[in-house]
Order: sequence, then structure tokens, then C-alpha cells
Amino acid sequence: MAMDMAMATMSHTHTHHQFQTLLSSSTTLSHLKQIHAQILHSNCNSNTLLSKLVLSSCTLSSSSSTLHYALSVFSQIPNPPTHLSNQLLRHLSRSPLPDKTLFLYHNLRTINAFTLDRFSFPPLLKAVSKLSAFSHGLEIHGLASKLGFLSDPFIQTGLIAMYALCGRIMDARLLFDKMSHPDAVAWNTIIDGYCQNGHYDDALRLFEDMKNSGAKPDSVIICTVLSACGHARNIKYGRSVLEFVKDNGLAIDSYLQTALINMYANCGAMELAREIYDGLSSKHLIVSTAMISGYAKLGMTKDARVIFDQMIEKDFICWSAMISGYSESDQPQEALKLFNEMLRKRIVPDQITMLSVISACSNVGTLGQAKWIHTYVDRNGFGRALSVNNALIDMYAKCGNLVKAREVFENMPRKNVISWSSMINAFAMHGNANSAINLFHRMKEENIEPNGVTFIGVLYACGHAGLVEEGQKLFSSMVNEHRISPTREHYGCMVDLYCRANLLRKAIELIETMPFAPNVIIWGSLMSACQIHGEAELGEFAAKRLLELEPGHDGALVVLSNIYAKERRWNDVGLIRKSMSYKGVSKEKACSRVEINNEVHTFMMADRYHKQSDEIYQKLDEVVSQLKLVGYKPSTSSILIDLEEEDKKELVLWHSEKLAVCYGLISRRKESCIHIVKNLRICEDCHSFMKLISKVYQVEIVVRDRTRFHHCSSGVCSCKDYW
DNA sequence: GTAGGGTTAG
Repeated sequence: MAMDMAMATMSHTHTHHQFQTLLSSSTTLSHLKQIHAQILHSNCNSNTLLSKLVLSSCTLSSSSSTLHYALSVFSQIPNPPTHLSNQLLRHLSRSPLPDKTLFLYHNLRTINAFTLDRFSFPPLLKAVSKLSAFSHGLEIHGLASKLGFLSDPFIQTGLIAMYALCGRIMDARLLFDKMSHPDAVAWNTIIDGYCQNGHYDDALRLFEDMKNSGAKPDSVIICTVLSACGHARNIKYGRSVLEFVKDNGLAIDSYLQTALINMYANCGAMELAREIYDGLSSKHLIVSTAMISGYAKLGMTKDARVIFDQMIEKDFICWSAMISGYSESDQPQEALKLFNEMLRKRIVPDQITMLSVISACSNVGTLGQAKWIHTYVDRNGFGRALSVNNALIDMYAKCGNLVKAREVFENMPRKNVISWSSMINAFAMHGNANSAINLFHRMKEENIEPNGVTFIGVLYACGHAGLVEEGQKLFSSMVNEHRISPTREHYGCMVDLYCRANLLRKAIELIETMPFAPNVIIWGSLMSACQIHGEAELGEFAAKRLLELEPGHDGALVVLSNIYAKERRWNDVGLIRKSMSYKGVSKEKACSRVEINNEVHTFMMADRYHKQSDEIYQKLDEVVSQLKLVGYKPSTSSILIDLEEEDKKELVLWHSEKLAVCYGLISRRKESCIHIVKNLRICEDCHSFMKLISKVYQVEIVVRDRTRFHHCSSGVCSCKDYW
């Protein structure tokens, strides 16, 4: 209001000084633009005022419109002073659009090679680090060297961080070792660098080196080291660090309390975190936030929520922590509910909040919600951020819309390894193996270095498409060419690949030679393959190993029971039935959600909660008799409980996805697709049921279950194989 | 005037 008055009374006779005062007190972008217009019309149009305008935009906000405005004003200054370029570089490097730092750098270099001094480099390196833009990093390193800046400790530290965050920890270490007297920041950067690359034990060793070198750790380093202890699950070392802090009289401030709580949480010891928290006379915002994310990490969202609700003062970060807590703990609906509440309270989310919210949408899996959040993201200026777009790719893929996922991917001005991996994985999830593999090759042509997650996607795709040789080639290139050590998941993909191709001997060979103990997933692959390919003996072996790891695993019990029944080993069958009646304690209840006209309806097996329940069961009867005419026979092999065959036939018809699809048939808009999300795996009977419905009723059905998508139309499913 | 600490996408 005051500003508007000032604007209204402003005349062409404003002095330079008055403009400066106005600029300093300006609080919105539109005010800055109004003043800008007045300056241009006045006779005090000068570079000094334009510079001041750039600086004012920098202090205003980091929203993309303000950043673009600052850049455009800057470009109107003919010979910008170096200190101004540096201020802008610094602001951009800290903003959510760090790539604009490199954009400005390239502009500056084209205009004049010497508008950069040593103060320009820390922000440049920071931007490179945030973007993992390694080739730019090398170029900037070269330039710093040419200009003789490599002895500047600020630039040295920036380079160490750059190499470390671009995954070149050895190069970072070489630079660090060259420093004659690394200060606390340099030590912290290299220790943190090891952590960023997952080498937590090395980080702890380096901390010992630091203490031996006589350098004095400060509280920031202690926080970094405690975080390494948490990741390394080394609670013992963590406690010794705490002793060190006390012995050396370091203050235990809020940040340190936070780091301690995080360390305990990562070690699964929330009771120790709680002890610290309860002992605090004043509970700082960030400490409570750490408690929330600590509880949430262990799935204890109720405890997290109690802390959250008790907090008197809340900022957007603790809201984000609670939202991501729900999202990560498989309570995506709660996450979205809280996000809506946050908006109602007019608390402004940041990019990181949006990542959790988008991830929650992915897990809910409904396209309507996905589109809503995409619109929100675009309208609120998050749409340009790389990480947000990466999350959107995954979201659309998981909500069944591969076309939209692809659209987001192709429209991204800049892509990183996560973007490519997300898109590859999207194709793989949807059973589109060739597209996944082609994209992988395109990625390599564009010189993007694949990582472990990228390979999970392509290997999975190869497995489901039966591309054994291609899979083997990729696996060996991962190890030999890309120097990525395979994890249990990679071995899991390869075992599955061999199993699906009926190369069971190869699968077993791999299981025996891999450096990990096989897990539930690996035994499960082998077991299903044996069942399909009629290998009873091996199947029994795999099922037994699986049951040792997870005594209540229903699939394994069914397989075993079938094998025994075939061999008429009734005693063994009886034993299994007995152990089946034990289970059910921790078993997740199956449910299916169907999205109809932007609304979500949830069904459980045989439930009658839906208000159109009668209609739904009527439809189900009609559908079943229609399908029987084209050869549908309910298959009961997925029914685990001990029932008479006729009862089982009834029960399999009441599977939640069947109720969901019938509701879809009643209520969907004409020509629209029926989209179902199931929390567990869809059974074989439901799979063929969907295929037949799609043929008989001429409707497209998309089912997303725990493992993959099933796109059914005209009686065919794109996933081709079922198991 | 320059570097490191609470929520973070595959």
C-alpha cells in the first residue's frame, strides 16, 4: 500500500537517490518492474541503477520469474562490473535453477573472457555440483587453472565438492591431499564427499585422520560424521563421537541434537533419540523435525504425527517432513491430505515438498490426482526444476499414462541420469522392453553415464521380453565397462531373466556364485519358474528356502502344497494347511482402487461397503455368465485357504479387482479406460478375466499391481507372459 | 563480497 502511494506520487523528476531508496524497499516483482519502467522514462537511466535493480531482484526471491527478470535486466548492462556478475552467479547457484548459473557463465564468456575473477568460481562450482554437470566442471577447473586460481582455498574446496558430487571421489581426494593446511570446511567437504558416494566407513576413517592431523573438528563436521555413523549403522562409533564432543567442550546446539537424533533413527534406535528429545528444555523447530522424520523412517507415522501436532511453531520444512513421512510409509492418501491442509493454512511448499507430494501421487496411482498435481506444479513455478520433472515421469508412469510420462521426458530442457533411468524404468514397468532398451542406447549416445538404477530398469525389461543374450551383455558391460558392482537387485533381475527363459541351471549357477545370500525375491523367481516349467523337485527346494526366510509366504505354501498333492503326500499337505491357518497375522489385505471420472473407489475382497454394492454384484453375475460363453473357467489355484472346490470358485470371483472392474463397467464414461491399482499381485485368474472383459465389452483396462502393469485391450495383455 | 549443518525425485 505504502509502495503504491509512493508510485502514484512519483514523477519524472525523481532523483537517482530516490530511485535507490525505492528499490531497496521494494518487496514484489511487480513493484520492481514499475520502478524499472519509471527509471527508463526518467533522465537518470544509468547502469548504476540497473545494477541496483539486479541486486534488489536477488534479495527479493528465488522464484523462476524473478530469476529470469534479474537475468534480463543484467543483460541490458553493457559492461557489467565483475562484482555484480559474481553476486548474480552466487544467487543463481543457490536458487532452484542452478543451470541458470552456467547459462550466465557462458554468456559472460562470450561477451568478454575477463569478466570473471576468483570470486566467480565458488558459485560456478556449486552450480556444477548441484547439477552433476561434470563436463562443465572440468571446463571450469581448466579455466581456474589457466587464470592461476588453483591455490585459492575457496576454489580448492569448491573443486573437491564438485568432483565428489559428480561421483569422482578419487579425484576429489587427490585434490584434498594436495592442500597443505586443509581447514575445517575442506575437511568437512571431503568427509561429506565420501558420504555422498556411499563410502561411510572411509568417511569415519578420514575423521580419525583429521583428529590425528591436529586439526580441530567443529560442530558442522561432527554433524557430518554422525550422519555417516547413521548410514553405516555404527551406533558405537556414534556414541564415541558424542564423548569426543563432551570431552572437547563443543557446544551441543540444535544442529548437533538433530544430527544425533538422525543417527539414532538410522540405527533403528528411536528410544535413544527420544531420550535426548525428552531431555531438552526447549525443543527447537529443527530438532522436532528430525524426530518426525526419524519416526517416519521407521514407519512409525503415528508417533511422528504426535510430535508434529504438539509443535507450536511449524514451518514448511516440518510440514514437508511429515508429508514425506506418510509418503514413504505407504500412506500416500494421508500425505496428500496433509498437503491440502498445508495449502489451506497458506503455508508455501518448496520444491522438496513437491517431490514428496508427487511421489505420494505416484503411489496412489490415480491419473486424475496426477493431473491435478501437475497443474499445481506448473502454475506455481516448479515445472522447470529437473528433480520435479524426474518425479513427474515416474508419477505418470505409475499412474498408467506412459504417453504423458514420455511427454514430460521429451520436453525437459536438461536431463540427468535419473531422468533417463526413470523413463527407462517406465517403459520396463509397462512391458515395453524394446523402448526401454532403445532409450538406454540413446542415453549412451548422448554420453550420459548410466548407474546401478539404470541397469535395474533395462535388465528387468530384458527379463520380461525374453532377451537373454542382450541381458547378459548388459550385465557384463555394467560390471566391466561401467565399473558398477552389482547389488542383490541386479542379481535378482538376472536370476529372473534366466528363470523366465527356462534356463534354470544357469539361474542356479548364478545364485550359487553371487556374493549375496539369496533373498525372498530370488527364491520366489526360481520357485515360480519351476512351477511353470514343471520342475517339482527344484521347486520344492526353492519354496523351502523361501519359507525359511519368510515362514508365512503364501505363494510358497501354495506351490509346496500343490507339489505334495500331486505326489499324494497327504501328510505333508496337511502340515502346510496347518501352517496356513497360523498365518494372516501380518499379511497385507488385498485391495483394489478404481478411478472413475476422477473419483477413486476402493474395494476389498467380497466387500459390500460400496453404496452401489447390489448393482456391482449383479453386474458381476452378468459378466461371469457372458465370459463363460467365450470359454472362461474360474481357476482356483490362487486361493490359499482350505475350502471345498465349489466355495473356492465363488471366492475367486469376489477378488477385489473383479469388483472394481465391474464398478468400472457400470459407471465409467463411454469409451474411457478402466484404471485399477492393486496393492498386491494380481492373480492369474483375474488376469485372464481382465483380458476377456476387454474383448467382450470392448473396453480398455489398465491394471497396475505390485510388480507391473497389465494393459488389456481386445482380449490381449501387453505384458504377454503371466507369472 | 567467495566453501560445509533439519524435509529431497529413479
